[in-house]
Amino acid sequence: MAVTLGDVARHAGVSLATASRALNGSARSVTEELSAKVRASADALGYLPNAPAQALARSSGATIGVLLHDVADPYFGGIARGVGDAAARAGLLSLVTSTDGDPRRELEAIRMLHAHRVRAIVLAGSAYNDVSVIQELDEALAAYQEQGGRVAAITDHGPLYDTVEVANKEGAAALTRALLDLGHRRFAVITGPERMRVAEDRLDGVLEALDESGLTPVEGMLQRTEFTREGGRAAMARIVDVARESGTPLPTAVIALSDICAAGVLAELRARDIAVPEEISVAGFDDIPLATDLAPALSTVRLPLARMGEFAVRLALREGGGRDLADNSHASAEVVLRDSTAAPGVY
Amino acid sequence: MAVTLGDVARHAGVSLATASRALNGSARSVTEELSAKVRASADALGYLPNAPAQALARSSGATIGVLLHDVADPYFGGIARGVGDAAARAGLLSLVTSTDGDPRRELEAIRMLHAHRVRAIVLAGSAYNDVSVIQELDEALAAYQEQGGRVAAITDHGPLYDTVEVANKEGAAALTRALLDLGHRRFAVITGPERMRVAEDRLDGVLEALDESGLTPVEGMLQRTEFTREGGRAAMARIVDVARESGTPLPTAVIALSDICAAGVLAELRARDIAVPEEISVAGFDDIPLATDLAPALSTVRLPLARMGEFAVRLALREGGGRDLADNSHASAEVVLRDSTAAPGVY
DNA sequence: GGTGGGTGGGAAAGCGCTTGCCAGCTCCCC
DNA sequence: GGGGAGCTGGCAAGCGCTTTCCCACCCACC
Repeated sequence: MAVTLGDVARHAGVSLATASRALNGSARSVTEELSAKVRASADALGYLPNAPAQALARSSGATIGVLLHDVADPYFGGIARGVGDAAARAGLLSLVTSTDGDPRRELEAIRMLHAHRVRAIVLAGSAYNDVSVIQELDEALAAYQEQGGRVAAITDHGPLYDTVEVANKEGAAALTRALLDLGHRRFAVITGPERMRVAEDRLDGVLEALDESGLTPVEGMLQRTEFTREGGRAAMARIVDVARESGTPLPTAVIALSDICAAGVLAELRARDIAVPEEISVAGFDDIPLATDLAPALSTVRLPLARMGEFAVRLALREGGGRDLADNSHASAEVVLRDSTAAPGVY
Repeated sequence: MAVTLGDVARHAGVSLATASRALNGSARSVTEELSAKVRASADALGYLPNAPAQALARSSGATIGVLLHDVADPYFGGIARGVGDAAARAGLLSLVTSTDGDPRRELEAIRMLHAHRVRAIVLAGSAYNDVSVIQELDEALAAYQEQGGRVAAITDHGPLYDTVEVANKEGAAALTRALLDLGHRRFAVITGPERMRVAEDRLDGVLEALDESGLTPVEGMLQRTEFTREGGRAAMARIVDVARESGTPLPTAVIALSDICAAGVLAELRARDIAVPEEISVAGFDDIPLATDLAPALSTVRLPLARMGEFAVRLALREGGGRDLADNSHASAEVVLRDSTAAPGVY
């Protein structure tokens, strides 16, 4: 029913082999004359290669897999876009799987991507700190790699994979220092679940910077939650409640380690009539597109989301594939101060 | 190198055919005894089916393609998420292509998805009003359908495809009426490019509702722009400039037919020190997750983005595949009034 | 006890493509 | 002018799976 390479070959009066080489072949060359004839036949017939067949014959598909928590989340959406663009540039399509960070679904997703013989898997935020599954994940990925698959991680997922190093820790530290410079001394920090490596890295950065100034977050001023709006809102509520119950003053600065979280924080503070930044400064992380449109415009740390995705693909697809650590890409993080932060007590 | 079905068959002491039937086969049955043996061997060996090979043999892949403008855009991200979830439930993976609404890239994407023999293509916002390419797109999709492909569209893309009917027009009309009810009479409307069907539908709804009240947008008060933040900002700037130059009063209500656009509108108004909603009410469309966190919280029309994606998949995958119009799904739109709108002149 | 029908296993023919290998040709150099 | 060297075409063997036949077998029934 569909037009096959065979049809094209017959129409052009050449062999199947020649047709194949003319249209996709790389190693061997075909005279321009024949090649042109084949190409002409191909589009006269409206030939469309059969990707699965090619994948089978070459034993490597024309796709790239992306593993992430949720495409609808701006952070991951940005990465997915970058991966998709880079893939398209390489003539590949991208397979996107949203796992909500559920380890079992991640494992499942890796297996499916492997089954589809994707050329590379990009890991963007997986449950890589969850010891209960990390081994299974590693095994699944190892099996994939053994069969020629490439995997690139965005943010550290261990030394086994090429990784796009994201300056999460540095960025968080810089952000914290910026707040310290403004004069803040009472901090609250809202981070993500322990199983998320990114969250841990960012938290480390914050703690380190605080430590440099001889500070440690007081009991209750360090909250762990999911990186969601609701998570941020609830965490902020807890922070205020803890402070009020214990009679301690509110923090003057709240650092939410994800912009989405920070949006929840802002919402909660608004609901409680606590002025930002007058009473409390709030900062996020990621600089998602709408960060600047929040009320007030959110101070945050800018990450080049799409480029991170592109880097990952480039890393995974690069020639040779020798895992040369020097090749790891770096994504820098830049502090962006907007209206949600100010010096404490200036009002 | 990889474990093949043949290996499993040998290990289980059965034929290739039996192994295939035990693991995936449908038509023919295999005795439970053998079947169990095969399954045991399969996971003893860590067998992972080769999807491309299966796709080739069955001449239909285990993937679904999604065509959209930009995964990083919250509107499309939500849809992509829904498609991905529904696909996963059906044991499929989803191939996502961001085309930025460029007709040529859409055509290219359709061809690639076809080449990959995706089981269905979900059209979410394509250049379907652009006559210069609509024919080519239709041809490409027709070719795909002829070979057994299914296509489902989110929002009307013509009668040739199953479609998830989105109440764009009705929602826009309802939103407009809500503003009329508040007392607004001077409107400005910011819509998307003509080639976008959604934009046209929404605009129709607005105009129809205005017409019911005997209103028509004045010259310059109807702006067309891309559905982006910057597009919205620029359009709002033009609206203010036009009004000032012509000495007409500013509109009391601005309807931006996409939330992202509305974010730009709010930013521009803020920059010009025009108070929302005191001086101008602003409304968006889509109810993207962060709409409620904008400043002020955005009034908008809620669309069940993820469910729209799921519907599309269900439509495309349903049994038989008879294109029964009665089967078309409907996605309702609900007006959500928040702080960005108020009665005119109450301040 | 013979025959017809039903059932489950296996051999083998593809699915559409890539690619290793061989054959034929041209070209060049001694 | 003869003989490699170097190209370019074509043949055919897969890639890993599904599926059509065919066959062996078992049961039931006359």
